[in-house]
Amino acid sequence: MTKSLQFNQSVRAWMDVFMQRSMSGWKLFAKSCGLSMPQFSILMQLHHKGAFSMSEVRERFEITAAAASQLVDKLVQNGFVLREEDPNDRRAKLLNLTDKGRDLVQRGAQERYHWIDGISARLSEADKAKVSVALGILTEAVQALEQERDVQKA
Amino acid sequence: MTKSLQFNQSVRAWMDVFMQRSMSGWKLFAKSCGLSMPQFSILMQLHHKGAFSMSEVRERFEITAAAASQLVDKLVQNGFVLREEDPNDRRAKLLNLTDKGRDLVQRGAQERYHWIDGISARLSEADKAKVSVALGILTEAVQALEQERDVQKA
DNA sequence: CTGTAAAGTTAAGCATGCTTAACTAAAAGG
DNA sequence: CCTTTTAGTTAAGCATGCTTAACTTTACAG
Repeated sequence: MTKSLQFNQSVRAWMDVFMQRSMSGWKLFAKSCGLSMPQFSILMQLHHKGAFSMSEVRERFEITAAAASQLVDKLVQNGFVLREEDPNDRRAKLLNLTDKGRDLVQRGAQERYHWIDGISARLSEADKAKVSVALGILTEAVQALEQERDVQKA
Repeated sequence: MTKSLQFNQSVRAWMDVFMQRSMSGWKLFAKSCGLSMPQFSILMQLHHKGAFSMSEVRERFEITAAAASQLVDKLVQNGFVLREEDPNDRRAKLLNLTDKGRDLVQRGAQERYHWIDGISARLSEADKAKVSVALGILTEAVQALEQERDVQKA
């Protein structure tokens, strides 16, 4: 009971602190690449979840098909994304990162990860070990949760 | 050495998973309140760091004074923020959340925190305890880091 | 007291993201 | 086949966020 409360408070505190820091970092990096946040988010999704269709862009970002089409257009024009016909359904398109796109996402990640080094520097080895274990637990739980949700959808 | 590597990997994995989930949640909530992301971010900052001036908006969001003025305008017009003269410097303005603004931020937090409950439900008490401790460590480290950075700036 | 710097505001103009509406082309169902 | 759905695009129009430039008011330094 009290453990759950403590758990919730810890996670919330961390979320608050983390979001502040991370969001602005994201945005600055995207801007420095000449990309808007929505555009960059699509690249991120492609990197994490692999190729997908326009329809999925529409669903994941909760925008109209028209908006999705226009967003992706810019990414294609700038050479970050490939838009190819789906061999199984000639109406559909499959989106994929180009090498240029993949490289950009990875550089973005690198930069954002920088501040981790700052944190790392001020923790003892013992603390780092504890944090590693804990975040592993959390990450697994979230992924399990997401899978479950995806299954429910289908 | 190997501990540090493990630490970095854990944090990165968690960041990736967490960001995906959290960002879109944010945006949807803001939209449901009729607020844009930049507008909502200002409310968040006011909630977390207390009252501040237009200049600080400019600095924190890296936008021009003009843009800051216009953004805050809308928040004031919608009754989320108070813009009062700074008693110590009649040129400056002090921004503050109204009750309505404070309420909105808190409701937003509540909603976003919901998915924590989902995670909580699938962890053992022992795991929750570990996570609590670890996130406490992390949060402290980040806050210390930010304070240091603020001091360097000044 | 006077000139300069600092804090904010306002207006004009541009880029972006988004929407609706009208369209093309391919799939699916009868 | 022929109709209806589904996937996607294009165009017109609106809201937003942002910038630069011109301005007001207050603080501060000589």
